[in-house]
Amino acid sequence: MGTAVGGGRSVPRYVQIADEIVQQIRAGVLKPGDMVPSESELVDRYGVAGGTIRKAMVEVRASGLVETRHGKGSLVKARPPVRHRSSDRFRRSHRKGGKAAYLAESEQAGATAKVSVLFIGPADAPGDVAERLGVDAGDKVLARRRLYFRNGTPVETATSYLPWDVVKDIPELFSENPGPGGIYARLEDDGHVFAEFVETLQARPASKAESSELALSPGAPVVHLIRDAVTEEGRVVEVCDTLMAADQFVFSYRIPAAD
Amino acid sequence: MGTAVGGGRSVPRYVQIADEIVQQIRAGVLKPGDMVPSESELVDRYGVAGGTIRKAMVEVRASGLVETRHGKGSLVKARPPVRHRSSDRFRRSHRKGGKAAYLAESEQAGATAKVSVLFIGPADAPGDVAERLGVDAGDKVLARRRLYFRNGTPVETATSYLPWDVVKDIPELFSENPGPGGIYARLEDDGHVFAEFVETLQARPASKAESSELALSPGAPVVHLIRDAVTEEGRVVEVCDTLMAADQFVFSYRIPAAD
DNA sequence: TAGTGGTCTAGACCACCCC
DNA sequence: GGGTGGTCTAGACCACTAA
Repeated sequence: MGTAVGGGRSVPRYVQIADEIVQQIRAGVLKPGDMVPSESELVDRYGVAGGTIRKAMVEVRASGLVETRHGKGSLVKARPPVRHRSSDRFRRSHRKGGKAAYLAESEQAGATAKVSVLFIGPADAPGDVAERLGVDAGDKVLARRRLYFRNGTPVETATSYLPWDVVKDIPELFSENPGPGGIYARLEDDGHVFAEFVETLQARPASKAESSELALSPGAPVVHLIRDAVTEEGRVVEVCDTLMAADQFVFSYRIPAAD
Repeated sequence: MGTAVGGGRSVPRYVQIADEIVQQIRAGVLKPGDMVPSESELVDRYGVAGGTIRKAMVEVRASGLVETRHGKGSLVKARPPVRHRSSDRFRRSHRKGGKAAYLAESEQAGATAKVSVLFIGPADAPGDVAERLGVDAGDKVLARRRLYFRNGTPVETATSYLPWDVVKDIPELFSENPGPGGIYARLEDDGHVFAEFVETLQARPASKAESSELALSPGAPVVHLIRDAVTEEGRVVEVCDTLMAADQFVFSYRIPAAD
């Protein structure tokens, strides 16, 4: 049983240890791809109890520099170049180039990107989505749900909702690959000219289900982004509901200095 | 010493307990303002060891529904109405109304707002800020650091950096209250007409220091926002570095559908 | 099968808060 | 002083992973 030295120090031992490990990573003593010493080895090295090392490793994980897997150990992550998600990516000139926004951005960053389509088909509009689309809750809409990978790991899930009367005559929207420029190009081909996009973001800790879908440590932050695509007639013809691993993205927006 | 029942259950006991407590809050059994039962009481109620309750409470805190203070206990938080931080708040017409952006938004939301100025004065430009301002790292700039409160709790720290040659002839910028419309109005009065603002956001877990400054549970997500204020001459005359409690804000941006 | 992380116990001491 | 949360111990058992 513990002789309990007590927690009297101003800065707790487990924080000190966590900081030391994080510093070793930042300083390059532990390089990406290296394994962090096992917990029992750290117990010996620091001369503390297992629980203390355990708490320290929780802190280290929270720094996002390390990935822990159960029977294996903790791996120093290759600092993934974050994807810069700029508001400029909706420019028509990017679409005319034939690429969807995500592909252009990924190539720019020199990363391997993959999209896996999880579902395309009719669905009942969820309440908040229906409100944004200006239809009744439960009305039939087209849902397009997909999972984005980056360098092999899932980083983002996205579901687009489109009113049925908008999509029913555009067969490409029911296809996994809607063609050059993506679904926005098809919508503009069909006469739905966009005036603006409105993005709403909120960051919060991932739920258990979300953290497993995005392969995150439980409680790691995610960004919930909802985008309304508004046409020149003022109609919202698409709502895109997106969940992203927060450590994988930087968002940037240009705001004109309007009167 | 423990007879160690072991952690064999598929869903750990501490998660079960945490979920139960969270459900009690969501269902209104525990109302805002109530105290969560003390840890020792929970130990008796659930018949588990203190450490298990402790881990459960860490989970509960991560939900953001509860605020724990050392010698007191855990208080069920009044679900604060989030502040909607819209990109429209930089419109000149809002400034002409005489109010700074944050005040207008807070009043709109019916919340009490307070700003505490922590520092105004010359400072050496940090590297990344210097780069954005187009000056050398370490050059003298004006720093304005402030802490924003909402209903009595700190929700945001912000530091503005302005090049010295821009501010040296605008005495109001050295004052705690720069007058109607805030510092942007003073800058435009002085001939620095804004063309656009560029905001860059990233969400991540709070560090220990940050979580104490913003009265957050350690590891709760924060949003790091950096804004460049760009004039019509293309010069960045202000960089504002902001750290926000993620659960207190929703961000929204309008993106014109440009060519 | 050996090693690793994950869960749990029972008990100690400390620091903070309020009466 | 009595209660509350925060840190720490020493040891047990379990689940996952890889040789």
